Amino acid sequence: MTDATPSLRPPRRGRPPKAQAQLSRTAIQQAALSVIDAEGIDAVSMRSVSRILGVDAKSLYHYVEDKGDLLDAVAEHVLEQLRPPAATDSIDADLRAWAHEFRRITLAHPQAATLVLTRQLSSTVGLAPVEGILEVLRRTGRGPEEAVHFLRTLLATLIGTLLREASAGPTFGTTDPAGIAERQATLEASGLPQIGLAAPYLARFDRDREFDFTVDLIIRLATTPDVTDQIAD
Amino acid sequence: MTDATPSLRPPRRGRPPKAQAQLSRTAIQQAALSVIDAEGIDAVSMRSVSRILGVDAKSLYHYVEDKGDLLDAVAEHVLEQLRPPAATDSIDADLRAWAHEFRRITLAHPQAATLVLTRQLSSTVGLAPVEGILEVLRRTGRGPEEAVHFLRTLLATLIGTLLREASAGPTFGTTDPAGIAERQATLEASGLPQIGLAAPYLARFDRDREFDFTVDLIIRLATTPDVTDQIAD
DNA sequence: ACCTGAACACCGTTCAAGT
DNA sequence: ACCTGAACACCGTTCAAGT
Repeated sequence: MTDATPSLRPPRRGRPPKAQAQLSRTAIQQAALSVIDAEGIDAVSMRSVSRILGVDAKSLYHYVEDKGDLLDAVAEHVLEQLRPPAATDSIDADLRAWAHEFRRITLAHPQAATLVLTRQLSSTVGLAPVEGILEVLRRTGRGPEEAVHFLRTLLATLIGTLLREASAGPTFGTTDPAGIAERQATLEASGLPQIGLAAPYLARFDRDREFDFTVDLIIRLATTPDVTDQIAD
Repeated sequence: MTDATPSLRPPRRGRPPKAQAQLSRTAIQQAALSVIDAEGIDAVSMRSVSRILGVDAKSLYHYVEDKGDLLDAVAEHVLEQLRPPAATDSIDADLRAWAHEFRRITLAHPQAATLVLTRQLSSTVGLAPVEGILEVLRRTGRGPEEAVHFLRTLLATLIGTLLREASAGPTFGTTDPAGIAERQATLEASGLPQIGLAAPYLARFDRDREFDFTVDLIIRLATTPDVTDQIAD
C-alpha cells in the first residue's frame, strides 16, 4: 500500500513485514532481538515487535503470555546460542573456555546483555552451563557443596564483568584518545589523591585485557587447592 | 493545610500530598524511592511520583531533565548514603568493610539495586568509593595500574553478587524449607548428573554466608602478593 | 519563578467478534 | 485456530498560558 499495491492487505510502513505467512514464538523472539539490536531494549514494545512481523500487536498474545514473557523468551533465545566447550585435560583452560563462550553470546547482542545476565529464568535453558561448569569444578577435587560456592562466585564475577563491558558501549575503550584524555582530566580535577594517581589507568579500558585479567584471577582462585582452608575459620 | 483547609487548592485522592509547600530535586528523589520501595521500579512514572508529591507530573520537569535523569537522581541519592569506613591496620578488614558498606546501602532499597549497581553515573558521587578502595589496595604495595585492575575485578564481583542477592527476592533463601525441597526436586528431575549431585546446595541460598564466601575469596586474591606474577605470562 | 491545561504520540492488555 | 476492532487506563513530553 506504500506504492502501487491495490490489494486490501493491512497497510505497512517503513520496513516490509518479514513474513505475514506464519507467526510463531521463534519469529517473535527474533523480531524482538532485531529491535533490541537496532534501537536498544527500551524500544521493545508489543507494537514495535509486531510491526516488524507485519501483524497487529495483540496477535503476539497467542504465542507469548505478556511483555515479560516476551523478554524472557529473548533471553532464552540468546542463552541457547551457547555451545558448551569440549573438555580438555586442563581445568584452567576449560573454565576459561566457558567464560569466553559466555562472553561471546553476551556480546553478540550487547544491548540485550541486561536481559540475558539478570533475568531470573525459570526455564531449563540456564542449566546447561551450570552442569558444565560444575563438572569442571569437580575435577579440582572439591565436593559438590564447595563446587557450588565457587560456581556462584565465578558466575557473579562473570556477570558483573560482562554487564560493565556491555553497558559501557563502544565509547569507553582504548581506541578513542580524545575521550581518554577528557576522562583523565575530569578525574584529575576531582582533587582526590588516589584517583589523581590512577587517572591514566582509570580513564582507559581495554575490554579484552580487562576480561582476561579478571577471568584469570578468578579461575586461579577456583583451582588453587588450599584457598578455602584458609578461609574456613 | 492537609486538614480543614477550605482553600481552593488542587483536589487530592488516596494518600495526602507530602508537602505541596515546596517541590525540589531532593523531594522528588525521595518520592521516587518510596514508589520503588513500595511497588518496584516498574511502578516509577512521572505521574506516580508526582502523585505522591501532590503535584502535576509536568511540574517535575522543573527539577529533572527527563525520566532518565530522575532515575539517575535516585541512584545518586542511594549512593550518597555510603559512609566510607575508617581505615584500620588490616588491609583485609578494610576491604571487607567497604564491601559490607556497599551491601548495606544496596539492600536498604533492594528494588532499586539494578539502578544503583548498573547505572553509568556521570556525576561525581561514584568517586568516593573508588578513591577509598584504591587507597586500601595501594597499601598492598601495588602500583596505581595494578590497583585499578584489582579495583575493577573487585567491583565487578561485588556488583554481580549484590545484583543476584537483590533480585533473588526474599523467596530464595534458607528460611523456606518447602521452597528448597521443591527446587531440589526440580533440579534432580533435570537428569543432569552434576546438578543432581549438587541439588541440595543449589536449591538453598544463605545470603550472608554466600556474600562472605565470595568477598573473602576475592579479597584474599587482592591481598596475595604474588598472584599477578603468575598470571602475567 | 513556578505550575498546569490542552494536546500528541505513544504504551500493555482484555474481550468479543470476525475469518 | 488464528487474527483484529473497539476500548480502556495508562505512558513521557512539549508548549503556550496562567498565577
